[in-house]
Amino acid sequence: MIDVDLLRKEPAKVKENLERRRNPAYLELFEKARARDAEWRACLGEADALRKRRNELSRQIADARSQGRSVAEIEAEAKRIPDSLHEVAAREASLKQEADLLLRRLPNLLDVTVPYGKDDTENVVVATWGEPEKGAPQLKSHSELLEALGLAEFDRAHRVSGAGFYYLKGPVVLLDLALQRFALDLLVERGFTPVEPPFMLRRGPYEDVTDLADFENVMYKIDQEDLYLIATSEHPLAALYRGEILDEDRLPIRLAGVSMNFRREIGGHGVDQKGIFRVHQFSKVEQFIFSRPEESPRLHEELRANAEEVFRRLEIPYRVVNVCTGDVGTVAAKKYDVEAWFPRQQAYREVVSCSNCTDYQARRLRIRMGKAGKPGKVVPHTLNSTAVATSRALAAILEQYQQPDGSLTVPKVLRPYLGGRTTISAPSGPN
RNA sequence: GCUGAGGUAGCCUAGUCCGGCAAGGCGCCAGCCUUGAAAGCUGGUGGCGGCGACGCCGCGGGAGUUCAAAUCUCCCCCUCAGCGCCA
Repeated sequence: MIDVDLLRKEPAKVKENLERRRNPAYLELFEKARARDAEWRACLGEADALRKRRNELSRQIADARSQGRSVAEIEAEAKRIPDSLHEVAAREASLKQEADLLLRRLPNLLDVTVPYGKDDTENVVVATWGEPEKGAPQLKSHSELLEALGLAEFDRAHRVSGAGFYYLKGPVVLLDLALQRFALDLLVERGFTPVEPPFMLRRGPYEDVTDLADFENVMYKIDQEDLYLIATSEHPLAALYRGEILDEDRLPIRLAGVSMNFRREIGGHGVDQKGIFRVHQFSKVEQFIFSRPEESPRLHEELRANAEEVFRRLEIPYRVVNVCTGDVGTVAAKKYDVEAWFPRQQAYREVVSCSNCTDYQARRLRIRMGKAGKPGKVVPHTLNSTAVATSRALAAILEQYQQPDGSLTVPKVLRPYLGGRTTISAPSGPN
């Protein structure tokens, strides 16, 4: 949620910024939000005037009573107030609610360094690393390789849970855990505190950390409970200090979330036919930071550098794109994607999403900065970035490290986590 | 799931029975005092609206009764403790 003060005092700036997102719906929303806010303030004035008169008369009645004077006349006027106040107050409350809802639906203001563009085809490459291999169409797809090596059961998973689910088996499970541990160790070394968060959140907190459309398209709802399965540990990590005042001397707070993530993926691209690239559940190590506002651009680069380091150490070629104005999500002010090279597909595909949410998420969560005993008004910034999503990283590894004989070489940096194992090949016996 | 106790400002607490401007402490800020500091003393310390004087709101949430609700009535939510169940 953006600061309502900006809407009132610098509407031209806000409008100009919203225009960059290239979605006319936002401009409509902006006008409506402004108008409703003005109506609300006018109505609030009316209600306050009535309340003021009521309070005056109430006090007069109390005073008169205590002095034994008659209250009949004052009471006659006082009795007329509740009816009109009731009507005005109801209108005021409903205008307030409408104005709030409109304000909450407005996206974050974009950072000036976000490139102007209409959709993901106009994202700007800002870095590349490694040598993408050209001409490797003879490779197996990651799902074919998983099945050939006896490392996954897709058909059986689809039968019992539906499309978008999988069984992983054997050494690839250890490889998955190795990836998580490798990423986590790297982050701990860099000052992050590992956190295993709740995998479910209540609706209230959840509405504060993401936009409403996600409830329709992304999150799984638990039947009979006010609980949603998390789509990413970013969400419970952001909600960790909901309604609290953060000691500004302790910022930045660096957290490394470790969780399974659940996504319905309704609409959009849906789930992939087979494999683990786009699925309903996956493990992820997530970076999350609460920061002072002035530090967030620097920390955004730090998150990006950490994510790049993960893929550099895995020796997977990648590039980084600065996501353009038409493609940045609602909550982020700026976003980088890291895209790994998939040699069989001959394409870069998204493996990391790294966002600076500025004060948008924290304001919704009613988080402020300050010192003990001295709450401030400043809203801290929140940032998040994938360190490694194992589904995507495994898919990249399965293509990148595939050998001509059909075996899979284990990335060097993961070998210590697998007892020094260097290769995964097809099992000789039945499994 | 059952029973009980709770939810009041950044934090801790009183007020609730019996309706009448939310009291006190801690912390924090400022001033006085002091060579400096501490202590002490004085004042301030939430949200919203208003250019402002100022006003309104705020006691978990909502509805009701009333001129007037932290306080009375009804509904709901949450937390903690004990018990039950459980990897």
